[in-house]
Amino acid sequence: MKLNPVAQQFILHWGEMGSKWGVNRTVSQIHALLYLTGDPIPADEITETLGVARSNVSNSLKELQNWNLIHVVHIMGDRRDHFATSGDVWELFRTVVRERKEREFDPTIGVLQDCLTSKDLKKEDAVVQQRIKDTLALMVSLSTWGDQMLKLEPATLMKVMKLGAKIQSLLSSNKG
Amino acid sequence: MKLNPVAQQFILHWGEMGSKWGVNRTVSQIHALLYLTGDPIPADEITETLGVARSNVSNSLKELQNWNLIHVVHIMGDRRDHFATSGDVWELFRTVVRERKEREFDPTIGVLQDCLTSKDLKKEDAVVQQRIKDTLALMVSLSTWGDQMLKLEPATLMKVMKLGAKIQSLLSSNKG
DNA sequence: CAGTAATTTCTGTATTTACAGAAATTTTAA
DNA sequence: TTAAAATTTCTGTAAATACAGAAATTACTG
Repeated sequence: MKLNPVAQQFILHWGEMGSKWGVNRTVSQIHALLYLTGDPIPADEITETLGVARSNVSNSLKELQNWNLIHVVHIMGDRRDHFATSGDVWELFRTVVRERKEREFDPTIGVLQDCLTSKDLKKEDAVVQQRIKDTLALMVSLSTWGDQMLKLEPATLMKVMKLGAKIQSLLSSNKG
Repeated sequence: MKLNPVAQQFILHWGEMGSKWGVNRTVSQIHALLYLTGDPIPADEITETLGVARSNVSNSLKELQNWNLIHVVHIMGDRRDHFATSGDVWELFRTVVRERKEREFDPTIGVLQDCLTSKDLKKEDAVVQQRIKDTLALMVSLSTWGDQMLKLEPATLMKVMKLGAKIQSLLSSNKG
């Protein structure tokens, strides 16, 4: 597959962006490629389009499947696996948020809870104790809120965001 | 400084957490240390408490200052710089969000805009064009919303989050 | 304006991560 | 049930990153 310059720019940038957020560059690039073209693509074609090793593509595709970001598609008369991702950018966004929350956020909440219930947390560490509590409270708030937001339909979520800071004015009339 | 086991656990976990999100481990650990103890600490003491090289601490402290997460404090009768961070976990959270948005999010929006205005974006790439548009729209929405949320007082932001999905019911009565 | 404390920058090494290519395995179709 | 295709796993290398220790610089004190 020949990529036009714009597609290239998008894919390369996405790869760099991924790196800054702890996602492997090739993984990001492959996902960008699948998202951008929309067509299910076999591994070989990804390999030559991005110019990386076949094994690298294989591992990255597995990683993307573990993240629930891509799925296998079969094409009639072609025995190769083809890979595709959702064309709904909101769905993709929500998937990434959900996965990262489960893998990285929730376990941290667990650690903080362990910290607070630990017998080692003596009375002499009042500041330490308080700050761990505060941190836990923040993360629990974010987690709960995140779960609720993830349940909303993309369209509803959009409306919520559009409402933005105007929500402030609604707050005064909402007790609780 | 001798760290009790709980503080150690917190700091070590924070370091690992940072790594997964693209933040250097030592940088995360130093910030966790400063946050947890609450006292301004000189570089030397950070060095021996965490068991890393002095130069590493120096560079990490500079990095944390670039992120507006720590500041220098002077102690009477001591010529060394002492370093401290906010004890308000919400303020810290907001700082991180603001910085990452500016450094990584906003530039991506710029790239996407470049993509869309590029002459290379021929008419034959209808899907590519549409998907870049969708991506840009999502990121602009998030960016605008983020700016608004960052303007709110921590206490207000808390209320907004507590409201959570109940905001849905308020939406129907809010036209726009 | 020495002399020392404090800090930063530089340089090389170690560790980690990413990745290519080979080998092995699995799958598919005749 | 065998040959080819497709895919994965393994192994070693390359690249990137993190980091220690030395050297250089800056800031402070008498």
